[in-house]
Amino acid sequence: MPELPEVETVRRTLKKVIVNRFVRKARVLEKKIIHQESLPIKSVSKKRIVAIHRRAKLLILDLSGGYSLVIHLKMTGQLIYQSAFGGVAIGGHPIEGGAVGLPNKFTRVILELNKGDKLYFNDIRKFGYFRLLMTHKLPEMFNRLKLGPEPLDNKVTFRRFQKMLKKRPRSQIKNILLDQSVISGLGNIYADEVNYQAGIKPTRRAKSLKVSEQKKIFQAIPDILRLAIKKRGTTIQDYRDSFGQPGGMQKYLKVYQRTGQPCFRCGHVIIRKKIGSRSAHYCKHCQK
DNA sequence: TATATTGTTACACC
DNA sequence: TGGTGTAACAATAT
Repeated sequence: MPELPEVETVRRTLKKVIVNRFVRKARVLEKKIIHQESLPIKSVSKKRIVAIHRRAKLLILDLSGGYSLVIHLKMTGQLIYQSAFGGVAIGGHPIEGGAVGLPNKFTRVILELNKGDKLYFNDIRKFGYFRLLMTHKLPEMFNRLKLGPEPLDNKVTFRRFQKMLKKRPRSQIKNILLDQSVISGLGNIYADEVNYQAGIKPTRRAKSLKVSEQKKIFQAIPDILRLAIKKRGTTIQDYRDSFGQPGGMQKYLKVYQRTGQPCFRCGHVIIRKKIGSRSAHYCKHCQK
């Protein structure tokens, strides 16, 4: 499930191979992947990929001519790069099992690059999207999506975080962490991990948090996200980086999807509870 | 075949 | 009014 660290990993792996490349054309195999408000996708033809950015869970390919291609992977999207000479390569070394077998039945869009290289967008659920727009319209789009500040930009000050908590005193902390307008980029996995590291129950109401507890949560957010990026993201089922490789963060998860297993800290069983129709995982003993 | 899955949004309620 | 929680929705695998 691509959250901020997974999208960032895709960005980093993709950056090495597609920046300064030319797009020959986009081949759309599933029309609904192209966002309703997208400019005609054929406009990507003959454009150069100038840069690749990330904003929250969005990937943004800046193209020549003032265009930007915005890609959201949602739950099951993948962006896999394949070089023309077969497999996938980093520094000339093919990776075993890289982009083998592509396209497959889940391939929705193929970006054909020059020299015969390809970028495959695969998505089992078809929830992801491509949206082409003019680069100068990006800020407007971010606004409309109500994206809060980036948690790793040092722009989210503790003051600001406190303000957000004050604004919704009765909300459970987990719901606040998942709210993209508060801090953008956290999803279900890392919201649970943040609460565990902070030692806070996901059900705690914002106004019940002592300042010391607020600080623990505030610090855990970048801590967890940085670790996850370092481990190249979490692969539960579908997530792959753009070389087709799974992430390594799942080995370091303390609570997510560990229902019924012992807490690493105290040995009590990790429990699962629905919060806002999402499953939250936590240790009843360690998290107060 | 019913269920679980999650990011996002719509909506009902207090 | 606006904060809050819940459900619906997308589509598929199991």
